[in-house]
Amino acid sequence: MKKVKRTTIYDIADKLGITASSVSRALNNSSQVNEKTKELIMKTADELNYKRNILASNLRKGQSKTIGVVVPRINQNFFSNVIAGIEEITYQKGYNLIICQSGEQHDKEIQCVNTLINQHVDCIVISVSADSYDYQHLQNVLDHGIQLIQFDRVAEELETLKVINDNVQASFEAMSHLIEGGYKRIGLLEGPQNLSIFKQRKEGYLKALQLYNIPVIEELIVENAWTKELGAQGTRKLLSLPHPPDAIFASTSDFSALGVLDVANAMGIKVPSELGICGYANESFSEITNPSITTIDQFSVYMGNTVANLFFQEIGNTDTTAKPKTISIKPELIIRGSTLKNGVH
Amino acid sequence: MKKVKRTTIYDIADKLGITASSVSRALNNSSQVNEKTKELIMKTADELNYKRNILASNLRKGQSKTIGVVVPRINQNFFSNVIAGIEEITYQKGYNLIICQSGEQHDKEIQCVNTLINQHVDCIVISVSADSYDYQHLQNVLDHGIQLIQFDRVAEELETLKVINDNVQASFEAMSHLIEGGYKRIGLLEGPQNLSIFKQRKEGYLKALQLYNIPVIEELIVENAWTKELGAQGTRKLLSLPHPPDAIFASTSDFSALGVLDVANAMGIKVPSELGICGYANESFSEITNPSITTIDQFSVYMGNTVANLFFQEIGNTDTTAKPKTISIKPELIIRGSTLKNGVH
DNA sequence: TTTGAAATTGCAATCGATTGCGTAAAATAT
DNA sequence: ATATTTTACGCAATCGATTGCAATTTCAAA
Repeated sequence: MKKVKRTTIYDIADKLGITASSVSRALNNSSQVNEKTKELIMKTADELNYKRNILASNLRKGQSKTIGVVVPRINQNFFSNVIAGIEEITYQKGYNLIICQSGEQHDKEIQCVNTLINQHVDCIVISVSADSYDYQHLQNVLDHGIQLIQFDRVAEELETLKVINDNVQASFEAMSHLIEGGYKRIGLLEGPQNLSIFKQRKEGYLKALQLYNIPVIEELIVENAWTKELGAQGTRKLLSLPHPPDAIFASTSDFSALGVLDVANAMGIKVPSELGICGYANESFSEITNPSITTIDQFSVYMGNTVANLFFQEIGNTDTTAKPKTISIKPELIIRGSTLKNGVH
Repeated sequence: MKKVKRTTIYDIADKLGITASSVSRALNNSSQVNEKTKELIMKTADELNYKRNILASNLRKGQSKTIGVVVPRINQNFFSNVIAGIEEITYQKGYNLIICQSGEQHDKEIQCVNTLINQHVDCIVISVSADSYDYQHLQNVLDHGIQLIQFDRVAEELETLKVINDNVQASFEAMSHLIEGGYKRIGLLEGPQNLSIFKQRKEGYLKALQLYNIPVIEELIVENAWTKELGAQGTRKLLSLPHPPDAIFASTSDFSALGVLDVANAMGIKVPSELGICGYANESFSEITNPSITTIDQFSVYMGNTVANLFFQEIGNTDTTAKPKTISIKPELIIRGSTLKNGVH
């Protein structure tokens, strides 16, 4: 790679026998510079293949026009969709995105956040990792005067902008659908309860049981079943109970639901007639399993859009007394074959 | 958002009654500064919650420690995996990733590339969009002395670093598998031939036919069938031929293969006994269809790792006479139910 | 105690773009 | 033709960190 000296505004200025100030102003389309010289400068800039050095510009202006995003994994459907949604909006506004993955590890999450603070990003967007136990690093972001937006998996105690799904409601609707469909004994595969989203989904589960006057049976609730394997494992446990459930709500993910389906198939248990299954997240595969899996769509790309729009909205907001907003997106229950006990739709 | 004055090396220097030079050196762990003062500086930096301003640092050093990535879509399995793979490596080295999506549009791709040049990124990693017709913008990257690495979908005529899959070989193996499994009349769903990857996959198809002395039948080859819908459409056409194929190689993607499967199911054609199906890309769903779909794994995360490692390897390379490297990753055929005509494995 | 080398620290320029302030030139008014 | 207002441009400081070179201090050897 040959080292190339890149052209600066000084090069342009020298060539035209003027000052860098004028060049800068011209390039920023300031009204302070004569139209004719402006054209001349533009033309020369083009000829010399000039590209503004954003580092210098941003240093001077004290901004970075950059947004940092921290997610557990980039290559997880939900997150890559949210990122795509953020990028759509930020790109138009000339903002850049720096992406980091925490790998679900608290330590790496802290590192990522610190890196982004170092970068002087204008905003940090984060969905916290599963094993996060404290939020000092997020407080730190605020202390640096950097905008912080949490989405989906949020630390509720922190007063920041938030974009979330209404997990309680979605979970409640899924359960109502199961109950009204004729399922009477519904098991729950739940996720790590330190994450509020999983707590809320459990809340919806309990709320539905209560409303329909169904007793809560502790042994039907399996903790920490949020991968395909753990879902399968939990299902085996549930189905070998003396009095097994006739439906399982895999509240953690469709992957978990897939584990349920696998085990049911392996044990010769018919879905949906003998066992109903409901997942969460509307992963692309949930549509093509056999039977297809009832699940909950989170509008992930839209969620990303919302996050970005929220940032741009707040950017001009100087009202320091305003309470940080929380935007809640209502997820949608997608009813499919795996919960149609009586074949109806 | 309150405006916070961030602490700089001058604040630290003032507090300790020394110069910013020493502070800078201490923070960079230079041997030029006394151990005791170094400790003192570190401590004070910590107390004042100092975070280095990377903008200033990079401006001075003439680098950005940033890599730009341009892909058609972030939220597409293959690409998000590659990005995850790149991030894994770059993160460790203290490099940041700026992500852009071209949305498969040539114009937006050009915009993205220019944005990244403006950002003075140290390297641009790109997989070109499907409707790219010329590569002036990529040449432009090289002219700016910025390292350019192409992956997967590459413009072959450009002399840059490349990381690709051996598509010909993979395609050839898939075809060999089909032929040896007893399929005799194999259709091809092909992608846009302006992308070399699709050209290569067709090449592998033709090579296999030739080797096994099977005539090439033009009507069995369907152009531009690279989504689920287009795949389904192509399949309908193929299966309604007077003499339809007994296997279809959806060389574009598993999505396309899924379209094939759907149509076959709808028409009551049994897979794999009456119709063999082979996809491409090993999407997660290909494992859970019924039957599961034989496909080709591209080792996408590993591909990302390779791209990043290649960059760091080249970074120190001052040999200007060296030809740009091309690294080819051998994909793997994953044999599943959809091609097991005789039930064997 | 003197001398010289080594270890520390300071000075000042630099990276490239932006911007407040001042001044010369041009345009308008008197 | 002179006074006054605009317009256009230059000067120089600034953003924060880095670094070559000079200056000072420290310490050991003579």
